Amino acid sequence: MGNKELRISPSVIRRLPVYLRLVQELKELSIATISSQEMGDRLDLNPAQIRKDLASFGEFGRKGVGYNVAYLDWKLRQILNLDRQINVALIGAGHLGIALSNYARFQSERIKITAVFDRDPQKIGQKVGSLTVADAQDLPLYRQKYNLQMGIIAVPASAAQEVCDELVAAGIKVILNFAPANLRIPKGVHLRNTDVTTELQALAYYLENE
Amino acid sequence: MGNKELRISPSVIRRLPVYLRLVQELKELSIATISSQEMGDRLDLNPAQIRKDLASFGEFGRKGVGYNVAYLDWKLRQILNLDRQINVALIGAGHLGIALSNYARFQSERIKITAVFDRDPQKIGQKVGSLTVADAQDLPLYRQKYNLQMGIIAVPASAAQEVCDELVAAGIKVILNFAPANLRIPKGVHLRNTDVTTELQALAYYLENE
DNA sequence: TAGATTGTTAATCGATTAACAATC
DNA sequence: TAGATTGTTAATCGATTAACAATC
Repeated sequence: MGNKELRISPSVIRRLPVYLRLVQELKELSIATISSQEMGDRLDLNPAQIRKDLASFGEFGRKGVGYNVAYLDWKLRQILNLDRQINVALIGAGHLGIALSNYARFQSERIKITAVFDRDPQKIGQKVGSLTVADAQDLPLYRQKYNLQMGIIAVPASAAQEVCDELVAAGIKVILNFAPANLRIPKGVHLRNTDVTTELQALAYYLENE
Repeated sequence: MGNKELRISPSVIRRLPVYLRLVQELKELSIATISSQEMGDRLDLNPAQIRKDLASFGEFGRKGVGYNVAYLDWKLRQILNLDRQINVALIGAGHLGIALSNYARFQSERIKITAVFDRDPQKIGQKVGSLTVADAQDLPLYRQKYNLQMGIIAVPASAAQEVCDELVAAGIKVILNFAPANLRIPKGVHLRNTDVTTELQALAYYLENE
């Protein structure tokens, strides 16, 4: 691509996969064209926001007509780097790790968990789907060999910072963390946290308190 | 509690569990008092934001001193309704569901997965940890019997809307959805989506594109 | 007391939404 | 063409941060 346009805000980026998902549904319904109005209706978003989000990546709607679904699909994948395979390192072969490797595999073919690591000698050598659990120490080796570009941390909170540091040291700059821990990362690394406990605790606020 | 204070914004609510997590760590370190400055350092947040967040729930810092860790712990739990047991219905006994029931159980004792449901006759009757998978049809029954207050949707996207409707029909108003689907909910229901695929796709944007 | 830190107001920053000219 | 819908500017709304008086 080359010129990364004027720093797009994370809020915008996080909506793009949602648009992409809708586009898949539209394709299945053989809908060829869609307006921001209709997209907004389906996603419960403001149409102006959708237009603005998309327009940050160039003009690709047709005035009076709307967006071409096939092109939108192509464009969104291009923006999100989903036009090529992305190799993911999964660290942690516990219940969560195994579920993730199953789950993620199904969903999106271009993002592939290519290697699974653990530190527990009991787990190293075991099979997780078609992958063999490797020693977390060998991360840098695998990093190169398999061109690992993303990391998923699925270890207990107590080990998360160490694993994170190892990922960064191995040159992985994009990390999804499932451990309930406040991880420290250097500049230039992208970290996203997603933790069930935190989500549930926040949701608990909305319970009717009798 | 009674008077829910002047509508607190979701951004504030979502930070509270993070504060709570820090407070647990402080307790383990036998730290009795902490300033917003120190909290901000540890969490990489602006101290003013932390003070403002906490102040929305009353004055409980001491000027010139900071916050009492034990009281902060108590107060945060009270705000988040974590001062009593919360019974959670888990719908979907696949890999993800099983991982969640294992995972969540560990983390936080007051939020308990109390019942697991599925629609697949193969799965109904099977054990998930100490729980027996029930028929999703019987949700309303269990809802009453076990005072289920929250729902977790861990079914495939194709079934998610139906399950969501069933949860709502059974009177469950707080839902955490793991399926990659844009669910429709009526007013008064709180839904939070957390979907690995969406997260990974958004993160993919930040890969260096060579 | 003097130093530290809260609670809160005001200032800033960023994100969402409304409005509309351009144009398909 | 007339109606529809984009792309974009301006207006609004909300969230974050700075600053500081109050006070422990």
